[in-house]
Amino acid sequence: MAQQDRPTLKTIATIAGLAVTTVSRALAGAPQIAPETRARVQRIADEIGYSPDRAAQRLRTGRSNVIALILPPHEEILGYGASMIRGITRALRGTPYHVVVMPHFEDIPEEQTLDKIIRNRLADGILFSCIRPDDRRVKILLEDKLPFVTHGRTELATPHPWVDYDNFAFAYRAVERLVALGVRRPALVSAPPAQTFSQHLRAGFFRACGEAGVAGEVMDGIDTDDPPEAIYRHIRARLDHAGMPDGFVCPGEVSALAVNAAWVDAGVSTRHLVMKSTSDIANFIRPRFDSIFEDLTETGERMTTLLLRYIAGEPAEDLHHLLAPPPMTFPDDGR
Amino acid sequence: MAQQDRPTLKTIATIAGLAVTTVSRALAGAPQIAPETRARVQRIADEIGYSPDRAAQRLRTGRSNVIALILPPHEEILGYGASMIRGITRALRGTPYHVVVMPHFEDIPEEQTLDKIIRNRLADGILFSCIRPDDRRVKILLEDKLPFVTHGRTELATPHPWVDYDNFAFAYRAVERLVALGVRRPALVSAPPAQTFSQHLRAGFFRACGEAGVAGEVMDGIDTDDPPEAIYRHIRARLDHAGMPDGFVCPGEVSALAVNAAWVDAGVSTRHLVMKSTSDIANFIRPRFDSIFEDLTETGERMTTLLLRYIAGEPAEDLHHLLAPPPMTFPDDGR
DNA sequence: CCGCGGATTGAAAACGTTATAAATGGATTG
DNA sequence: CAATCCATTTATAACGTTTTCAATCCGCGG
Repeated sequence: MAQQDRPTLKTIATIAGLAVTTVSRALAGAPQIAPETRARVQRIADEIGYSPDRAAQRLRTGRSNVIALILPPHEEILGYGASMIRGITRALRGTPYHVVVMPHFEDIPEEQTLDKIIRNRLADGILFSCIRPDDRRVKILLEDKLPFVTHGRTELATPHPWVDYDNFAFAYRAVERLVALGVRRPALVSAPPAQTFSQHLRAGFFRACGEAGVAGEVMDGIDTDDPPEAIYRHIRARLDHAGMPDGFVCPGEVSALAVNAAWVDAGVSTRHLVMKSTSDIANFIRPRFDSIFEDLTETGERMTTLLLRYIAGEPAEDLHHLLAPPPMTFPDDGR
Repeated sequence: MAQQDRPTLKTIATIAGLAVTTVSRALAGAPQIAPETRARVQRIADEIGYSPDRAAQRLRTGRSNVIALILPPHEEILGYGASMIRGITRALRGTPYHVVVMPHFEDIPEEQTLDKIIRNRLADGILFSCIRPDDRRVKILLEDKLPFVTHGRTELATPHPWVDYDNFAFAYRAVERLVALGVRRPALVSAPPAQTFSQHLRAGFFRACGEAGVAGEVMDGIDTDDPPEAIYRHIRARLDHAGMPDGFVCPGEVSALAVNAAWVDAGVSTRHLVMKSTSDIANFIRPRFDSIFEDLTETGERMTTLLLRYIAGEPAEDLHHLLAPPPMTFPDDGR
């Protein structure tokens, strides 16, 4: 019943006594249509609640009005998917675009997921993360001229749109803070080494260590992609050895919790830690630790805005954004 | 370039020397096609990498092959969106369905979001949560005969497909455990009272309290939809008054962290708490607390399976599933 | 009075698919 | 042998748009 009476261009055309073509043009705001006609058509359309059929538009124009978000197979960052989606949809409000989410399954090569999207033109643009310096997916998309924005940077010569968090600054300031608290042997919980931002973290970490004249250590062997259980065990074991770190830089709340648990269970009493936080749970971890926020919703929103501009034809050179870490949140703040 | 050579039915028809209709039928597995022809067509299709155009199919058949997931405006449950999506896409593998995510924005009435989906036939089925006993959205969808599955139960007479977690059992067992630990004044952090599952929590909570002969208390005035900050303050204030609770039941990790922070900051030393956990961070909170797991990925997967069966025509009466809480995880487990 | 240009509108085709109805051909039957 | 039937294939028409090209109307200058 709701089926038949769905208004189409023909419905409007009949009511207005015009041709379908004219109605289509009027609604598209074509210049050749008499202003008065345009207004009348628009009024009728609003009245009967017309909205264009996506399938027909897509079939005719080849544009799908769909943005694909490719999610990493496991969620190492707390609320990553949800925050990004919130940002994306916020940027997409008022546009005809929809978001479809396609997680990258571990058992099929990542190129295959992309191939499907490209070959079947499932989306007008793609957003994805976990970027590597020499990312194959980026190369593929550049070749196939399918618009995309990455969350993270590559080291490729061809420019492409990206949004990234300044992880160098994060790690640098985290170490600065730790040193100020008296830490002499800071340690960094590693991010997945294959990903570009992991290098940024290390660079910032070691730069600050060097400048402060302290010996920094990266917890190799585990990274934030590993289950918290593994991180916990690795750190717990490390704490039993000589020269144990007396301060930690954690790229996420989960690793921070794991480090703290290891500390508690090892009976270490004075502990200093700076974590990156992506939700508001950081303030409720006890003991309190310092944290620097990364706004993933804003990330998603910016990525989407850039993507729309890229789709609209702006050159890739101008389309990137490095998000600066906000001031650190100290435990002694407020409350 | 990848544009022109995209194979269509016509491509196959030309190669095979058949009519487009025949090819379409052959691929659809119609019985009237000669088995040999069917095989040949299939082979050609595979060879040239044919896959049907979604837009054309959708235009012709009216089916969109899209499942819409409506996300609540804020994420009170850790990783809710991401877990659900993982489950949904897992169930959708191998089917032609895509997931589009449409968050429910707070500034527009929830019916409007649904209306858009219904009127424009944006999806063949809908998944949504935050269900109320007398949920208007459910009524609308029942009326419009658009297939859907809810995450949570209503109290409506007309049956509809749903998946839910047994929150009664969760709260009941949580109190049981607390009492066994010596708690005499258990408190429940409230879930949003308007939602059905909040009643289930309360019922389970008070049933167990009654049977154990202890006086339970519900933290009214705040609920898990409130920012953790608010929960913290409320509990913190409560702890300064007489007859303070000596044990808490928390419907999520976030509220558990808030309660613990309040305890720590109030200088309370013996603390007992049972939380519902939806991620693996529960094990890394210190001090360790008991937790009962809710598998949101499985929830998403089951909801999707039910939805597909509903779309396929199975009666709503048979399509629901109550997920039983797994055994409790005790702090002294393993490690 | 005719033709012309500008301003509007319209007819027809196409996008790739599926549903309906009809055609083809060979074998079976009266 | 003509009529009938079954098995298989095909032509055609939609679905709702947008685009290309043509038509119409009008006033105006030649």
